[in-house]
Amino acid sequence: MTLFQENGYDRTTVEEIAARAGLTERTFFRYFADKKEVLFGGSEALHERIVTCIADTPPGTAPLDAVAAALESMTPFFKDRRDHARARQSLLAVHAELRERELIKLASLASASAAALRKRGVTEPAASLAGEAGIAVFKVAFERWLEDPKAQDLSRHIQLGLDELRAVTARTGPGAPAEPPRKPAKTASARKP
Amino acid sequence: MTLFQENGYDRTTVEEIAARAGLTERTFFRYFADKKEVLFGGSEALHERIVTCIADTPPGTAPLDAVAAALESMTPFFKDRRDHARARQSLLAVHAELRERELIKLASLASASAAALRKRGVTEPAASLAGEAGIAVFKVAFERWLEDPKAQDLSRHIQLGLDELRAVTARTGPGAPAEPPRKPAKTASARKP
DNA sequence: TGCCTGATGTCAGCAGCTGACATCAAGGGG
DNA sequence: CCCCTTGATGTCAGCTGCTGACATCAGGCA
Repeated sequence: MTLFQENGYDRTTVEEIAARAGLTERTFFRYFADKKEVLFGGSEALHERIVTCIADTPPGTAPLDAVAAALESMTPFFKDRRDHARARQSLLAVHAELRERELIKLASLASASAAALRKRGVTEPAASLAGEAGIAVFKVAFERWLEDPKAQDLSRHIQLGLDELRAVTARTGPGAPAEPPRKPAKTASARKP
Repeated sequence: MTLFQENGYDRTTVEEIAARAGLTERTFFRYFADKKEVLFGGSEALHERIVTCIADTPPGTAPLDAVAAALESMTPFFKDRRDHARARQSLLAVHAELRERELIKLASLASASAAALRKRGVTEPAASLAGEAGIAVFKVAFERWLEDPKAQDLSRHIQLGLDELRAVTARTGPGAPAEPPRKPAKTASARKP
């Protein structure tokens, strides 16, 4: 991170990173598949945590709630890393390749969640959708958490995001109209032939 | 695609691709930012289409419905490309780098959708969530479309996905939600074409 | 002591990608 | 009809990411 912040991501060579760690470029590539991968350490831990967390959710919990609970459980993990997360995020903002990597990690979390749900008896289209929806909430919540001037908890943002998602997906969607108390026709009217 | 299928993605060199097109490697990189990017031509078209489609949705439409309608409108675009899409998908299945690229394209669609919704007066957390949720539905629907032995329309799968998402995000209601009745409401919630 | 194993270093080499410059063809104005 | 501009392409050199093959070295263990 230090090197990246000083010289920029792509003007930092892998050889330099390795040297800073007292190692060789070759050794670097034995620990990290990629130059990008240095920025994603510990993602396996999150992965594992989410899966076990979903598995441990009391039976009868709604799928989306199970995923949300798992995501909330990572709050302490990020608690003291807000500054680091912000630095990381500003790297991602500049370099699309890094965003790509972030996205595939999140997608992997989504499909792991789906698998965990399936193991609980959730049937297929629902499991994947719950996983994806949960991750969508997390993405939005995480960004808002980083920017939040009030510095509210990450879990708080996740809950807010969940509520908002529920509102948005509710059959007759609120939050839409600039015109206040307009009750739009049922969703069927929005369909195009 | 031919080259990729014959020799595999990473055993196909950019020079070979360019040669097959009667050009030079250098010229290739003037048209494509990346080796990966050859597989993602036309994504700007989709992007644009979605945005205008959301903008043209009748006012008062629920945000998620607007996004879904926009996504459904791409059905004819894929209609005759199912085989090609499948070939592409099997490349993606093998090569994570390509999946990364796909994901960032989809994410870009999601944020474009969110922007389009915002322009319609949808407030912020809702807009992003609707965009992400819509794309989530699309991802799942697209995969199911590719595998569907009955070869139903892509738009059909999108509708089913939307319904399923709505069911999954519905507030945890009375009936035990973890496992709904075996042959679920699919038919009951079917839409009028 | 001597062997095995795992971590690291060394080296050579390919492929992706870029900048700088040359070339060439088409078209428009003089 | 010629010349000049412009845009597309080719050529060349070079860096960096990344990999395979092999050497080295240290620690543990028989």
